[in-house]
Parts: sequence; C-alpha cells; structure tokens
Amino acid sequence: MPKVGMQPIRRRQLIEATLEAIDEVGLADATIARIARHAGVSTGIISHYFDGKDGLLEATMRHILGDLGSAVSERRRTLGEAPPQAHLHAIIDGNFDRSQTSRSVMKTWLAFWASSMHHTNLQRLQRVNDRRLYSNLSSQFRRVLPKRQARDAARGLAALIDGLWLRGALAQEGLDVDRARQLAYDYVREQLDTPQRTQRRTSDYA
Amino acid sequence: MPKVGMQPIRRRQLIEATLEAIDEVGLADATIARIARHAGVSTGIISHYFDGKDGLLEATMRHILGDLGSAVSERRRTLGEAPPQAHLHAIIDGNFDRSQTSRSVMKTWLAFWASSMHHTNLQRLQRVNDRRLYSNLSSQFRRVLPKRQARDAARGLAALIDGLWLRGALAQEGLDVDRARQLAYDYVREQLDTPQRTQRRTSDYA
DNA sequence: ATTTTTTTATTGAACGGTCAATCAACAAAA
DNA sequence: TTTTGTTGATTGACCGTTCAATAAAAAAAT
Repeated sequence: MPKVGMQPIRRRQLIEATLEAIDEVGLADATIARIARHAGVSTGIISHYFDGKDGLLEATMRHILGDLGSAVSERRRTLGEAPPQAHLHAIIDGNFDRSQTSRSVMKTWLAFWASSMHHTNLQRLQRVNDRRLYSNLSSQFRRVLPKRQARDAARGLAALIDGLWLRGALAQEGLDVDRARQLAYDYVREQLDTPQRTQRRTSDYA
Repeated sequence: MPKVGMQPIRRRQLIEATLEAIDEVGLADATIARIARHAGVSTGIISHYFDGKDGLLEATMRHILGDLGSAVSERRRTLGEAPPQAHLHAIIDGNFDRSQTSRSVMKTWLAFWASSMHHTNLQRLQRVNDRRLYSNLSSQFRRVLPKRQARDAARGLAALIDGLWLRGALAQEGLDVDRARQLAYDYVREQLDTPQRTQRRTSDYA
C-alpha cells in the first residue's frame, strides 16, 4: 500500500473525514478514533500528518476558509469595474456557495465559531475572515454612499448574511439558499436606492 | 451550614457558575469540578440538584431563554394596540437586553447553538425560541404588509438580529448595542416604508 | 427544656470509562 | 538498504458519577 506522495492525499482525506465526523456527532464527540475510522486509516496517522488533533482541526478550518475565499474571488474575477451592485451580489453568492452550505460545513462552521472564543489559533483565522467580508462590502458601498452610510450598510449586510446562514444551519428544514440570497439582494437594493438620509447618531428612540 | 430551602439558592448559584466557567474556558472545558469551584461547593452537589452535568447545562439554557422571554414581554406589555413599529422595536430591544448581551451569556449562547445540533434537548429549546422570534416579527409585519412581504421581512429581521448578535459575540471589541439596535430599526423602517413591490419569486439573477 | 430521631444538605475519595498521544514494529516502494 | 507510510496496543491524564460518611437543622419525643 504505502507509496510515495501520500501526504496531500491523506491530508485531504482526513479533513473530509473530520467534516463527516463533526456532521455525525459534533465537534465534542469527534474523537480521533472516529475521524480515523471515517477516513479508513489508523489513529496514528493523524499525529503523523497534522501534529495532533488540534492541527487537524485548524487545517480543517483553513480548508473551509480557503473554499470560501475561492468561491468569492472566482465570482468577482471577471467583474472589473462593474457597478457596486454586481460586486455585492458576487460576494453574497460566494458566501452562499455550495461549498459553504452543505450540512457538514455549516455544522463545522458553527462549532468553530464557538471554539474560536477560546482557541487563539482559530480566533485569528475567524477574525481575518470576518474583517475581509466587512471590508469587501464596505469598499463597494463606499463607491456610491457617503462614509458613514457605507459603513452601516456593510455592517448590516455582513450581519444579514451571517444571520441567514446561522438560522439556516439551525433550522430543521435547512437553509433555503435562493431565498436567503434574495433577502440579501433586497437589502443591497434598499441600501443603494434609499436617498441619502440625514445623518443620524446612535439615538435613543424607544 | 445546612439549612432548609437551599435548593433554589444552589440552583441559581450553579447556573451562574456555569456561565462564568463557560466564559472563562468554554463549554468544552467547563468541567463540573471547575463549575463547582466557581460556586464554592463540591462536585457532588451538581448531581444532587441537577441530576448530572447535562441537567445543569439544560437548566442554564432554560434560564437564559427565560430571561430573553421576560426582556421581550416586559417591553411589549404596555404597548397594546400600538403600531407595528413600536412592537417591532420592543422585540428588537428585548433581544439586545442587558441580560442577553453580557460576554458570558453571548459565549454561552454560541456554545449552546453548536451543541444543539447534536443534543435533542437543547435543540428543542433552541427551536422553540427561533420560531417564537420569527412568528412575533411576522405577525407584526402582517398588520401592514401583504403575506409574502411580511414573511420575508420577518425572516430578514430575524436573521439581522441574530447576525448582529453573532458578529458582536465574535468581535474583539464586543457588541455595540446601540449601533446594532439602530441597524435593526433601519431595517424595520425600510420594510414598513418601502412601497408594495411587485411580487418576485426566487429568481436567478446573477 | 432537654434529648432523640428524622430530614435535608454537603462532602470528596474511589471507580469506571474515555481520550489523545506515543512509539516500537512492520510493510512496501524507492 | 534506505526511505516513506502505516499500524494499533499502551500509557498517562482527566472526567462525570456514585455513594458512604458527616454535619447541622428541624421535628418529635421525653
């Protein structure tokens, strides 16, 4: 069996197995024994290729983040100077790409979010991602909106995307991708169409 | 030390200690030894009052859900026939109540969300809550919007609330409650102001 | 009022079980 | 023969639960 050049194969295999295990029993019960079984290998392999369980989990998160990055940039690649709306739609579509909306990936995302509160490695990865989403959105809105309004629109849209995604992950019936994208598109349109409002500061109307 | 009528005191104590432990090290490392230490009692007490760790965790989630329910209904109690906007703002404010926006509670919510994917007890509690939020929002929007539009507005606002809340939990700088509420208010206003649009179905514009 | 009994509250050591990591041994290709 | 890949039993650490023992208050009996 043992050939040369197994490393990339095994790594992909084990990351996939990790997603399956988390989908099956959750991160808390995704033991290395279970993950190894999913991949059809022995437990020792994990330490061999990932320096232990933590390394595998971090690699799994990096893998998902990589897919997300690709999904977004592929869609934006050909857009060039297209209007902000086109870029914003592409970012939305990328975030609701098939690679991000499978049950196992959504469950894993959720688990990593919770973990990232206490593991600085995961926290770093997650924050880079959050900021990238916000800054991408923000710079597109900025092309047609004044600074403060662009900032708020970006914050709102980022929250809306994550929220739709989160509620889809938790819902019994799963995430309805088309409907979610539509709601996000609507938000974009309203932000772009709404006439410049008078500046508001954090107010206290109840 | 032992007096009569300790049960409610200890239960509150242990739930509070659970929140502190989760805030400190996360759900995964919130051992009963650590929780007991936070509460200043021995480990045995937990099984005595909660029938084991799972019981304590479920009680903790129920406690947070109870606070959320109170926060919302207190704000709506006096509103009666007030316009939908007032009710919607009250629901928003309730969801961003102080009891729901402390660091320990936000971390705990996040941990429970992830857990609820695999523990049917927590899943049930979480779904009841999700549906309540959606149906409260939906019935208010329904007072002034046609069915489909009301449904979409409710879905969007629910997602926006959860998303703002989620991003606040994950962000380094924490949740800016005033700003979050403002963004949610804006969404409400846009949904209520926007002239009745032509009906759209799930479309495929890219 | 005093003693005895019962009830309620609490402790923490001991137990059984699980898990991640290690590493000596093995196998097949180079 | 060397390198690369793989195994899986062993090990040490840790965790939740249990339960016999203890202590103090409350209730009952004297």
